[in-house]
Amino acid sequence: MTQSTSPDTPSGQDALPRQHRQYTIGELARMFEVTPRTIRFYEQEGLLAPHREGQKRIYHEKDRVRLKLTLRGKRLGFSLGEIREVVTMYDAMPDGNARQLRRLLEILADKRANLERQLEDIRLMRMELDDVDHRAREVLRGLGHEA
Amino acid sequence: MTQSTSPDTPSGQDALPRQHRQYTIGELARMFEVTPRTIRFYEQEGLLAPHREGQKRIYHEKDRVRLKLTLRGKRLGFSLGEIREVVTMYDAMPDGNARQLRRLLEILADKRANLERQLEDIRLMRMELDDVDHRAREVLRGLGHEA
DNA sequence: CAAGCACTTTACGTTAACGTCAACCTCGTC
DNA sequence: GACGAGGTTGACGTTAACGTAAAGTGCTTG
Repeated sequence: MTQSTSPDTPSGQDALPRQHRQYTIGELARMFEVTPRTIRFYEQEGLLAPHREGQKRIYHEKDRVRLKLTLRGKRLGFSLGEIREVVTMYDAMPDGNARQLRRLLEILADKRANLERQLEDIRLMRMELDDVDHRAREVLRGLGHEA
Repeated sequence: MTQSTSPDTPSGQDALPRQHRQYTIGELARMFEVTPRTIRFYEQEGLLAPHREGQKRIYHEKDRVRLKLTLRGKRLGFSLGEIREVVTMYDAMPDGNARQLRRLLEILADKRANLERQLEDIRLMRMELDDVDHRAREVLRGLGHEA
């Protein structure tokens, strides 16, 4: 509801270079419509690692992207553990050894297979929703004509 | 692993008219690779209502389909409550009143919107997986050439 | 008839992903 | 200097979706 700073499109308001923009935990929370508690929890689970300014957490562009990816993964039904596997390996990639990289490729293939099945599931469920929808409308029409 | 009776394709083994085929809880469980406990739980949550033969649960085609839909819904991240809302209303449709039907249409629209967003999420995540995949392969190539 | 298997109910245990306090700092400002 | 709006760390509570163990029923097979 309170869409202050769009999480994906440039703000347009204050033409900040975006790369160097910083965020407080509350800002991020409002952007993505989650609570600060959720963001702290993700940090505790090893998904985020913001800088500190004294005691306060400071989030940069990288952190925001990571949060975005995390939430997207969640919407697709991945667990935080699964998401962490990918994003942390992604960050450790440049100096990752071969075994780690192969493991990463395995995980990726796995996720992809998962996505493909979801696509099929969506297709099927769409058809069924259409079906139920049609029937419901017909019954409604029937009700309209009688009585 | 123990694929005895395919849940979606006709068995082909015993040319049963399928419409009248019956299932025990264990059969269904093996078919869909869930535990009997899960199936009983779904019943307790109002998603299934098998007949009884004495004490034992007997499942028919309708029940099997309902279980299939339920599991598909779950794979798409719907809660059992949400799934129940749709399937029970679907069954109660013929004699449902107008207000119920409109409510059902609302729910359907809602689910559909959800699915559309998931489609977009899948598209985006696919691209990101591709990206990570490419980078990982490149790094692997690099490792192969040195040392 | 004993053993084994598949089913049953009851009930407590578990995990993930947060929610919800409480109690405390630390600013800007009225 | 009181105060309100943000932030912080614990620590305990909650919900969904089952898992798991105990104790009993009923068939059929050696």
